[in-house]
Amino acid sequence: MRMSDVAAAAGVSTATVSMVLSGAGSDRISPQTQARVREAAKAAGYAPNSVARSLRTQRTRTIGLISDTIATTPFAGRMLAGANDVARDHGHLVILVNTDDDAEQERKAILALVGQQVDAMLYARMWHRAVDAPAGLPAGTVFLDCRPTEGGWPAVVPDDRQGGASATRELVAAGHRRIAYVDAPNPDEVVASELRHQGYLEVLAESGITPDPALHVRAATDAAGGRAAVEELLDLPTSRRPTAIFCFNDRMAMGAYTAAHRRGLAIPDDLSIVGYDDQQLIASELDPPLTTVALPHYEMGRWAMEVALGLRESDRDNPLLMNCPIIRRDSVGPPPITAGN
Amino acid sequence: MRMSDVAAAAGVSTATVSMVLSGAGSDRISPQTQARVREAAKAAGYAPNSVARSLRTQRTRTIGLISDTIATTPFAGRMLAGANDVARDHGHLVILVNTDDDAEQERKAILALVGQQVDAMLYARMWHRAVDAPAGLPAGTVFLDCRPTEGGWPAVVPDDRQGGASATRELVAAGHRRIAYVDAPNPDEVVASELRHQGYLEVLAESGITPDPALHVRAATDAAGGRAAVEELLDLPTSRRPTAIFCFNDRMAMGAYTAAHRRGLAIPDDLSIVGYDDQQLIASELDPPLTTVALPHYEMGRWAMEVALGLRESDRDNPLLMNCPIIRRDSVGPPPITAGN
DNA sequence: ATGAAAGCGCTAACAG
DNA sequence: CTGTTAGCGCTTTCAT
Repeated sequence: MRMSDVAAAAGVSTATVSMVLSGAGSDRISPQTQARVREAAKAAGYAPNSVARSLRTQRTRTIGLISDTIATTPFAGRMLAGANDVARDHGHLVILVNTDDDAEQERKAILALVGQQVDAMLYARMWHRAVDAPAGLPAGTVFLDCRPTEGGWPAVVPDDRQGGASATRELVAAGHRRIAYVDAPNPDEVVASELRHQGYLEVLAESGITPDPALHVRAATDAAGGRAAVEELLDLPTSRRPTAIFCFNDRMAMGAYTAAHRRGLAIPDDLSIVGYDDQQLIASELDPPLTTVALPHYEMGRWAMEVALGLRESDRDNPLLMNCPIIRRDSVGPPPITAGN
Repeated sequence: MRMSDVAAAAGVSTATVSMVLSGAGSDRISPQTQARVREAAKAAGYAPNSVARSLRTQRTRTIGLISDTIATTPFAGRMLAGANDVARDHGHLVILVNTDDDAEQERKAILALVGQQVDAMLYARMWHRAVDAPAGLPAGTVFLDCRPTEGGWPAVVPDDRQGGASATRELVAAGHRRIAYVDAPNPDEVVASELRHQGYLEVLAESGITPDPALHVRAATDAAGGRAAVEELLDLPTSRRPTAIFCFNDRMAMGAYTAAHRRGLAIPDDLSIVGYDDQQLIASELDPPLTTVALPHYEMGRWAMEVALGLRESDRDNPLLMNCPIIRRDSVGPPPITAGN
């Protein structure tokens, strides 16, 4: 079923069919002819061959999306969804490639996507971090949830400093002054860790609270890590014990809940907790539901695709910092009156 | 940078370049010429244009994947990963389209993918269910995590009956006889609900346990639903109260934990719990880690892609039932001795 | 208002 | 062993 078949059926040339169906220049074709063509096309169930069209027009209406482990984390989906929604609304398809964080696979993926003549490319990582731009990336490739070490590329990352500040401010506003930060283990790899810490310190400073180094602890970023870290914190003498805890992520917060329960501490009456990530199926399902900071994955995905499609300008030397909104639920309250502050 | 450029640089025809680079018929080309061509190609940084190649060969080495909400659920990723891995290993790219479960979007997606001349198509749903095959799907489309109401299509779904049986058997084996099934609300929409229930009843029957209707309850499939249902169950008079609970999913199991803790019941000492889904970031992070039944998403994704690529035969009238393995963690133990059974 | 014709970049017979 | 040639199905001037 080719265009020439439709043309024959309608008794016109392929040029006419092309103009009618693509809409371009269809104002030059008489209404009667247009109707005839459309009818013939519909009757034949004709669908244009985009490969042929792409070869001719040099545009595929296709966007390549390279990611390290998009499929593995629940977050991934939101970024993908944002990118996909924008692409769809503008008549583009996305070709997704997963590299499993393997350099060789990444190289091949870039080659394959370039060979496919994708109109633009998105380079996504699942965790906010700095990356060296891989060789062969087409100019204009948009970095998603990672910042290229050298400038010159559009990029979008979460504003983790602001997020850390928001979380801490939420606790300060509730009246807390002994606020712990249960951090991720390795600040080098995890950009987010350092930035959130900065936000935390900033708010303490602006609130006239002297940071207590004992309240900044590091642990594995899972529930077990969070639990262990919080148990240590709760072992501190009463005067130094925190009344509120800001956790690097929701899984650690989940562990914090367990630690509190083991001590018979009620949340938020005895201990306030704020998480990070607003991880679906965790944050809202905890008891009580967790106040946390959301990572704007969907929005970042949208933004990146908008830039890729040329719908939006970008600063190629400074990654866009996307706001991380605080999601208020029920794990924050005033400090217990027994706490001597 | 086209093939003719490479040909000119190497002093040969495009036919020769094509043969050398594609490997096909390269045994007819002298080693010297081959070397010259490869060198010229590498020097020029030549990458073949797959659009032109596809137009000529009528194969795009591209697979369309339509899904309702692949991006939204954490499960999705695993299916995608399985499909993607197989595609990659066989030199294919996957074009992903999300329809948000909207019929109109679905129609357009199918059209777009067909227009792109994808070599094969996967039709995925995020929850195991029966679906009417949408119009326009190319013959041979593989159904993933859903079964077409009319036969004639290859399909793969989780073996939920076996999963329900495995969960129940795990509890029976631990010595329980009063085993509740905390089910999803609507058996019509959720195929899995009915199948797991069947598996549950089967194992009770084969174990000589008379099902107590009071122990089969339904609730919303989130933590709040699970918690409410389990609280009711625990309100039963001691003689009828369950010593073990099989939950429709891990989120409900999370609610079951909360209900148990509220009563001061320890898991698994006072109450055993089995979930379903093996949901990352929940099942393993609960305290104690949850024994649950895993949904074989990754395997289903692989299987579907293998069938799509013609690497594997399939029965087009009976969906493949993929095994749901039980994942043993620490939420199952023998019934408490105080229980009068 | 419509048609003819020239490719887009590649592959695959078929010649030589 | 290598080159010539004829398209794949579409879009787009340029004629008419």
